[in-house]
Amino acid sequence: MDDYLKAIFELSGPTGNAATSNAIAQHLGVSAPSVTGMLQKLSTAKRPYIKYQKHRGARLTSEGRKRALRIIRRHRLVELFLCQVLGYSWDEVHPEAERLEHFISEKLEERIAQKLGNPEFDPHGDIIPGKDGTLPERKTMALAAVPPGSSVIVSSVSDRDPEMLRYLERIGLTPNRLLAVIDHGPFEGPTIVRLHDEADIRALGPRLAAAILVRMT
Amino acid sequence: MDDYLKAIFELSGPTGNAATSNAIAQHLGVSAPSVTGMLQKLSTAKRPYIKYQKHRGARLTSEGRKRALRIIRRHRLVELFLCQVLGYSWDEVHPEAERLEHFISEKLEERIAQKLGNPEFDPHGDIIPGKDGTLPERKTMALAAVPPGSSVIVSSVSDRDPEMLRYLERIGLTPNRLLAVIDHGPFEGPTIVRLHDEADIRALGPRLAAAILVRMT
DNA sequence: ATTTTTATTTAGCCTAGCCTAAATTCAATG
DNA sequence: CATTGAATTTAGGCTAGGCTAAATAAAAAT
Repeated sequence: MDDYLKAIFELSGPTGNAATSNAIAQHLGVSAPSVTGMLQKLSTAKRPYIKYQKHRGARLTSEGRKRALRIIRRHRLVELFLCQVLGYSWDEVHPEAERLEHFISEKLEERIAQKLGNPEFDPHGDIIPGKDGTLPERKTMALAAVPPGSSVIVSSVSDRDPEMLRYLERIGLTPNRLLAVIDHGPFEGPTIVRLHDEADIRALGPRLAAAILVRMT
Repeated sequence: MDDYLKAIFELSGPTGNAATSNAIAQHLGVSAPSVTGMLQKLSTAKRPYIKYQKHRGARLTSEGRKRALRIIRRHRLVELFLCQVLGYSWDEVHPEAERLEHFISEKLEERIAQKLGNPEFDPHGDIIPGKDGTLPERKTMALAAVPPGSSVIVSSVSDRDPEMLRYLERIGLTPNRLLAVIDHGPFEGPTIVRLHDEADIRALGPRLAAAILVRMT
């Protein structure tokens, strides 16, 4: 159930769009009927976590948003904890956090945050929501959408593909890195960038350029 | 399911008795029919974890024992980790570990053990089983069963009752503590002990005296 | 405006575990 | 040895969440 709330949150984007059944199904790797069933359940509780209209997708209520952010907070705290305290690398932490996020008590969440010094960002550059369910906004955009000629800073990278993460680390494309966008090739062509302080330019495939979020300098 | 294996292990004692349905039900806080159902399932798998005869209780197969020890290892590692790394006190760790033990990956287990320096004992003095499913034996007995006049060392204390743990800590009755057993009162009367290095004697109720395991000096 | 395609929902079924009530078997006592 | 009582098992049902196959609604294309 928490997975559904998280998925809806992630699919809704900053504007709070409705998340469609299919999108949720794909995001979670379950069948579409499973999604419909869960959306119906989530929306018909006494204090419903989502608002749902047939064929029109689901959006979180403020209850639901709070709960989703709680889980996301735990996920990101666990990721950082695994890196900083237990020597995990940033490509190993996602599946572990994905499991553990559901079983972290409030007390444990608190102790982990404290041990880490109430951190703001997880290893992939994502903001860790606050205990109170707040999530500071940053205006970011996908690297793929940046106009050529811009200079940008890497905000965060998707944590879901370990191989991608290993590649990004190898080429030094990590959060807070400065980057000049030179061009985008046509037909889903590569995005051409130059890392600050490096002479060479690099061509990044469209899946990479979509998974990297940046902000203007 | 893992909870059942653990329960059977804990109820079987060092001699590997059969654990009865009722005992398991009580240990786990579930109904007796739930236990029967699970025992039937566990015993009829391809590689069964237990051997089960109707009305005669269940004993672990070597598969089952290995699996139980694996969970117990994780439980105890987590308990120690929470104490040493996250500042938990020994009376807080049990419920947390009880939940988390089921979701610790092999990798995480390994990293935790490493971080702790491959420890031998958990915060309550229990031996942490090895990665390979071995559990060194110690000949211990309940404090309640020690002949008066003996000197003993506290081996371990039950981790299940937080209030009891706080009391024990307050009176200094912790693992490795030396203790002289003076007498046992009749009719479930108190066990009278004197802590080494202390002048006063102490009377311990029967629940306490049963929850404390000791070894001869 | 109708047809076709795609997205979504309904219907019906499955597994894991849990429950209560009723039946049965073991054990202990008269 | 028969009977009572305790322990255990069977029967039947519940919830959470998952699935496939079939039906329907929305969107796209003729």
